[in-house]
Amino acid sequence: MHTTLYAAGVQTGSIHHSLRALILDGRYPPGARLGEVEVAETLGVSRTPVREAFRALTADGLLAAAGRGVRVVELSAEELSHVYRVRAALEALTAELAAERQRAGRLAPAELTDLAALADRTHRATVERELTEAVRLNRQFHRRVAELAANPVALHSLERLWDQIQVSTRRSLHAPDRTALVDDQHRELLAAVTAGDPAAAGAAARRHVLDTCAAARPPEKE
Amino acid sequence: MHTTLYAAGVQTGSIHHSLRALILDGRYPPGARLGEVEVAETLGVSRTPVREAFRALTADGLLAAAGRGVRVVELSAEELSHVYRVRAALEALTAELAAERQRAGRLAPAELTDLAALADRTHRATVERELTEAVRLNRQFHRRVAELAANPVALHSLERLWDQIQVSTRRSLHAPDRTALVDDQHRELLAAVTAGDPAAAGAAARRHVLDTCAAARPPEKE
DNA sequence: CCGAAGCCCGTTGCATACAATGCATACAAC
DNA sequence: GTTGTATGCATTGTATGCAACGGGCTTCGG
Repeated sequence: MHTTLYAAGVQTGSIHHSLRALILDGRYPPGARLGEVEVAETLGVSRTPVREAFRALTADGLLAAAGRGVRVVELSAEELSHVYRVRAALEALTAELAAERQRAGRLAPAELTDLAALADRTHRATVERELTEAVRLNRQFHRRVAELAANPVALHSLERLWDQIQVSTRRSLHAPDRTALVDDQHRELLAAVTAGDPAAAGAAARRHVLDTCAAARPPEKE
Repeated sequence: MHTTLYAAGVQTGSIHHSLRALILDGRYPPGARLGEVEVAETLGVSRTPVREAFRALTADGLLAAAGRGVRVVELSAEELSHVYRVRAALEALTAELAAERQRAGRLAPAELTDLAALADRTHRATVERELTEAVRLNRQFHRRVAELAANPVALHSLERLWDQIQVSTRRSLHAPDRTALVDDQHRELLAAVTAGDPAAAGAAARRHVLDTCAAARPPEKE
């Protein structure tokens, strides 16, 4: 059955990615319970690769075991702030490393130009209220910094955290008055990296992330 | 078959843990190729839960996809140093957070006593050349600090990194003259946390981890 | 003797069949 | 009316069968 007449062999990874994309897009919202058969039919495969994807995504922190079966992870405000703290530490690290590499002359000028362009495009998309695109570009800006740090371990850890944050903050997006501040902080980080100043870059990154964390939960009292 | 006459139902997680333990114990050394049937027979289950464990452990960073099938992750010296840098950033964070909590009076005295006892036992085991026990206690000391930070996200990220390091440094253990230095650095960290001094605690943790990284590859030239 | 091509076997990947568990609902007793 | 229990259903967990891919060995040709 399943119309799949054995084109097979190259699914096990793609199921993982497809499902991850579905979750990040909000197609499966936080807290949603995922059934194996349902997902299997949606993706047109059998339950086996779906189960494997569930395990992988659970280890990735996007799904959580919920008694029988799994649900999309749903972080409380407190848990989210824990994620942000770790993210701040890691982005401070990548910013420092990127600045060090710049100071050592190991960054091509084109890489910094790209980063600046990314900051521009992020700002523009935000001003024009293209939310989805703005989120995508913002994440890409941060990812680019991590790539400049040339530390795959840090990059991978950050991808995990960004994923979790993206899932859990989908609905609480963007106090509008933060637009200018965010852009300023991006510029500040960019400038510190360009100047090859690790301490300044790390501090800028940490501050930016922690500000974002504070902004992510305005209606919380505790 | 499989003699398992359906005691079943509670395996899927335990396979993951059993296999992880086997890898951490060095039963499957770095670079070793893992066959599904072989592991399945070893653990007395069918291939299905083993496959799921493979996926989960791959996401955990303990296994790596190798064309067809998986192998135990084998980090180069350079990759290992990337892991150590991230670990240093994260342990600096947890040390800071633990010290902050101490300053805020949120740590019970017993918790610090426990930590001190752990440092003692680690030192003693090292001096007496009980390698396995020393490694275990050392890890527990670091884990305890992370637990005092009360940030589950940081703790989880660190567990991943510790796992990877433990697998990849099994054979290059312990320059003997570092014993005293390690103990000193543990004491220094403990003192800074006890004093409720986040900056000092963070700095001590970072230095300790980076020193350990430097010691982990003495015969490397590049 | 060496190299290349072809075949065979082992192993993985996916699908499906089957067993068991937990939940919900309905019924009965108090 | 409420509570306890039993039964049926839906869904997960596990095992196994089947097809394809790949590596290794053999063999044939140069």
